[in-house]
Amino acid sequence: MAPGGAIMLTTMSTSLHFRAIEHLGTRIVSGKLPTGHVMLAEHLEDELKVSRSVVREAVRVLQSLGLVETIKRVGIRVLPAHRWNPFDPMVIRWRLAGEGRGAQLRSLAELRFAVEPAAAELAAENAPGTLRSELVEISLAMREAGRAGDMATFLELDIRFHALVLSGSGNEMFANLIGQVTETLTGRTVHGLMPEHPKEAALQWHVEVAQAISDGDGDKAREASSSIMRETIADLSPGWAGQPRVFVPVERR
Amino acid sequence: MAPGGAIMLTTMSTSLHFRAIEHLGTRIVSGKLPTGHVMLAEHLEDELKVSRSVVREAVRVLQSLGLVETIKRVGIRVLPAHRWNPFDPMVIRWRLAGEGRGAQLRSLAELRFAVEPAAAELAAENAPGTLRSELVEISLAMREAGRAGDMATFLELDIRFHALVLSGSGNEMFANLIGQVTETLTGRTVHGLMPEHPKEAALQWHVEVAQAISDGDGDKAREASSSIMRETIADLSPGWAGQPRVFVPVERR
DNA sequence: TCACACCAATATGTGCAGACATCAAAACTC
DNA sequence: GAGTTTTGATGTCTGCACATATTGGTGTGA
Repeated sequence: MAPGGAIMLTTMSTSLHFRAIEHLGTRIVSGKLPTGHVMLAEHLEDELKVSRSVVREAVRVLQSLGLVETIKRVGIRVLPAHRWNPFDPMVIRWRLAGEGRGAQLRSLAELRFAVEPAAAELAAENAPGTLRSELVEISLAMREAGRAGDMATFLELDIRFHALVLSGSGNEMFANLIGQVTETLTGRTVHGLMPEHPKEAALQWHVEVAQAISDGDGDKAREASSSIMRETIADLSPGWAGQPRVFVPVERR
Repeated sequence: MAPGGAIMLTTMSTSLHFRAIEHLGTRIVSGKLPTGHVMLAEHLEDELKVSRSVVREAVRVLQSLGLVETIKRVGIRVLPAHRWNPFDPMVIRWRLAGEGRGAQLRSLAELRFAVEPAAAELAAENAPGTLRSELVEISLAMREAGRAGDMATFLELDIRFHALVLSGSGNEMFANLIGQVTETLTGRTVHGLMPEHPKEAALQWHVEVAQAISDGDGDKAREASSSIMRETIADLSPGWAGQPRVFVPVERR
């Protein structure tokens, strides 16, 4: 679905087409339908109790995500995981829901670690004025809420803080990661990975990032953001300890 | 399409469904069909001279990319650009082909600048042994080809070098950027943005990255990779000078 | 007269069923 | 073993019924 799968999910949940995508997508990503497995459209009609058009439209979407390919006279074949589009919101959601959860969280965290400092640097150079000042306000409010131990408010501000940094970069690919970052932050709190009070240093780094962006100091913004990321990774990494890494083949040209 | 749109493009170019996606996708991304523009499925049938099933399957795919939404009793509405999935290979390809080329190149370059050093660091920690040694070999061959001014060989090796670094990270999201990086590198050569001989320093940085990865020295690998990226950005940035930045709105929760 | 609530008409997407076209795997012929 | 035919699955087209949101009209009360 469009960036923001959760919203779509509610508005489209009545559509048979969408349900077919979910059904097949989750089963493929979870590994229940292994690589190379071949299905017949007719068989899917029976299984899902829907008509051919619904199955076909769903298969077409999955095809565009790289999850399956259709071959005449053969059927619908499940593609290997390295062919899936790892940036697609639906694929990410399905991986988070099943086996691949740990590996997916690690991938997202590493991506975020790479991107957020870069986004902070760009925001310092490009962000509109209103965004800069809101960022400073939020960072101060975060510090206050953090010290007070008001974790609900803290989470809300934290989410908005990181969203603003990503948005303020003026890079739409960075901004597109807002959803995943939001999920990470909420997940961390929901799963009880946050301490009673956030570390004072972390609070200070947020203020630093905001101030540096506000001052247009790209280097400082990047550095402070890196510090936050290091801390975040340290908090989260136990969640994916021991997950095997997958090395996608580099085909020779 | 699956990661690797170019391949799909050739294998599927006969399909009406695929042509419909391309037709609509390019026109939406290029701005010829502006945000909010409403189309009727029936009208698209006439325009493309195809049947409903083809149109519907195409619209479903575009919907999953966030390019359009379908509303009962209204039609098919074009969504604003900030709803498009900026990581989708098709969207990227369409943007590169039209108006948004400059902005798209900048986005990709910034993403690459953020990701490649991180990938190099991870590769130093995780890459399999064979990959490490191949990387060293390639970096040395690159230096040789570069000094000899054999730019064809250099480009080929350069592509494989960066692909191996991304793949060696063991992060499938990083690895998925191989296609875009390849396109950037080829484009830079094809469009005559490369000097007669690559700079000696750049050649040396590549060797350094490979050696550091081979030695498992993550910090050094990251630093050397950053140097390459700074150089690369400096070479390419004139290509998108003056492109306006788009700040995607952060919706309040 | 105006404002509002309600209801019916209607256009459009959604889903279904069946037909024929196309193409590649598999079986068959020589 | 090479070439040909058969076969079976996807690809495409079409007609139809249903669900639903917009639209406009209708009625009621202020």
